[in-house]
Amino acid sequence: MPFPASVGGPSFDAASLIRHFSVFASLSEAELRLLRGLSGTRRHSSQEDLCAAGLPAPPRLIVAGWACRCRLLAGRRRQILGILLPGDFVGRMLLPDLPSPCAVAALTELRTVSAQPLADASATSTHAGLARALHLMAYLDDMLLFNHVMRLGQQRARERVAHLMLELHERLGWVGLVRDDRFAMPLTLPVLGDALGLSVVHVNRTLQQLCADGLLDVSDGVVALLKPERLKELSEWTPLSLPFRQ
Amino acid sequence: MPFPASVGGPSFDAASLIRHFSVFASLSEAELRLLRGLSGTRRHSSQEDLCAAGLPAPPRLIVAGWACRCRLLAGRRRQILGILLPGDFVGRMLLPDLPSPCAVAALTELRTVSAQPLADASATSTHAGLARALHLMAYLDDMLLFNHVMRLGQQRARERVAHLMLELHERLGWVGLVRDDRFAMPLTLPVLGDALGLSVVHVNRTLQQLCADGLLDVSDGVVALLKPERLKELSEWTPLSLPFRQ
DNA sequence: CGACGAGTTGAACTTTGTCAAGCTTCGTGG
DNA sequence: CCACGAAGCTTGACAAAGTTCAACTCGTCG
Repeated sequence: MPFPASVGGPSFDAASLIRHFSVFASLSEAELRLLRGLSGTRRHSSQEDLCAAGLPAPPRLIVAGWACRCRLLAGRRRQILGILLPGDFVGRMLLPDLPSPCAVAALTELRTVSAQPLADASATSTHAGLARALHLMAYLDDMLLFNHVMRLGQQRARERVAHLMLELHERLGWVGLVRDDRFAMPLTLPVLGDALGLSVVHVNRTLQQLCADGLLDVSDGVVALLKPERLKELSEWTPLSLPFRQ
Repeated sequence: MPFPASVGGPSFDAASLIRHFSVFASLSEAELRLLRGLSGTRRHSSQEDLCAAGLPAPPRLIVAGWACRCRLLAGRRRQILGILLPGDFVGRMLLPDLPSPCAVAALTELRTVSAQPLADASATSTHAGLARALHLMAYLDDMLLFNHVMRLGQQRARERVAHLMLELHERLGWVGLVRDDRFAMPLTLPVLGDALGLSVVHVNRTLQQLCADGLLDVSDGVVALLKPERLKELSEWTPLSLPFRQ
């Protein structure tokens, strides 16, 4: 059940980007132009640090590939604090001048664009929709952190894995990277272990168990949720579906 | 080693409140007046729900007592997502209209005041210092969540407990509730268990161990850090000391 | 070719949870 | 005033979950 280092998965175009933002707020024509006009593309290799803890995080938007926020500990251990997908920002957009409380690292090859124009525009009062979208994305970040804490504090390995897969499923769905409950999942076992607070060995066994039970299928870096309802039940999943689009 | 239900600990006056905010930003005279003028005091009994998940959280400031954000799960389990101390807000101050992604419950008897004037003022552009303080307090919330994730994901019982005590120590210090590395700690073992993702039995054993080792002393609802340096070392503590006061 | 990183597997070991019982304190109602 | 129940704390014995260690495989990349 290998997870080959993928090349960042299917790409992500302006239309998807706009659809993504539209989940959060309705944008004016000027704001849509701003989104379409994002540029300053940069490529990052897998494992590359996008930001060190303590330095201000560059305001960039991920266009392709996966990254993570993480905290490094003694003895080359690390805790992954959150997984960043296409459509997510590397740094906080509100107060971008602050030192980042954590490191950000690429988990796959990555493509990002500069989000500086968005940070600038949202600070002016003429882009209310954009500002609201950014606020809501920060709020979503908190919900994801709450999910993460809940998984680590209350769930066993089996439920943790199931819950994380459902979360990725929902988030990737927002940006059009899911088809028939299947999505590219470039995370290696060590990475999953660091995210879920489990040893590599145990993540391996747990995933195999879920596959053997016919709930999940993992092959070639693609995850298929075979019995989504059963997975939701066993992991007490609650949708992230938000009070958005107000 | 009992933790008697305390009465919320020593109170917290306008001077402490101002000192607390001043950790985050320098405030104008008008903003200080705003803080001093906060009113609409309300008392809450222990266990009382201050906010249900999914409803907008009332913008209130805790003046005395402890509360928590928590997520309820099947089988009367719950995960405590964060502990709220005097000086903390019940709801998010930025975008207070959003449904709260979690419940908020009093852990002790509680006294709060309405923070509506602060929410209103920070929305206008004439109170930059206040707005900055609120943003930084939201940023601090994130750092606390990161700490929490790190504890749950990477640390064993002993380190988790030590790390949490150090965190409470630092935060309570900001609001003047620490003297000689000692502070009132009204959390019961069940509450600590829900926060740390451990069973009551194991929290008990772990605390006893730390006490037996002379690192900690707990009696009568008061925690004393006997060897703070040793505790910091063993739990890989990093101070929350912030890039604040810019 | 060799090193490395990832995945896999079994076995021993550790940490933590569960169960069960007994204790104290405290508040309530007879 | 006492009896009672509810919550919290404590302890021991046992079971379950997860970690660590070690060995082996397989690709990939230099």
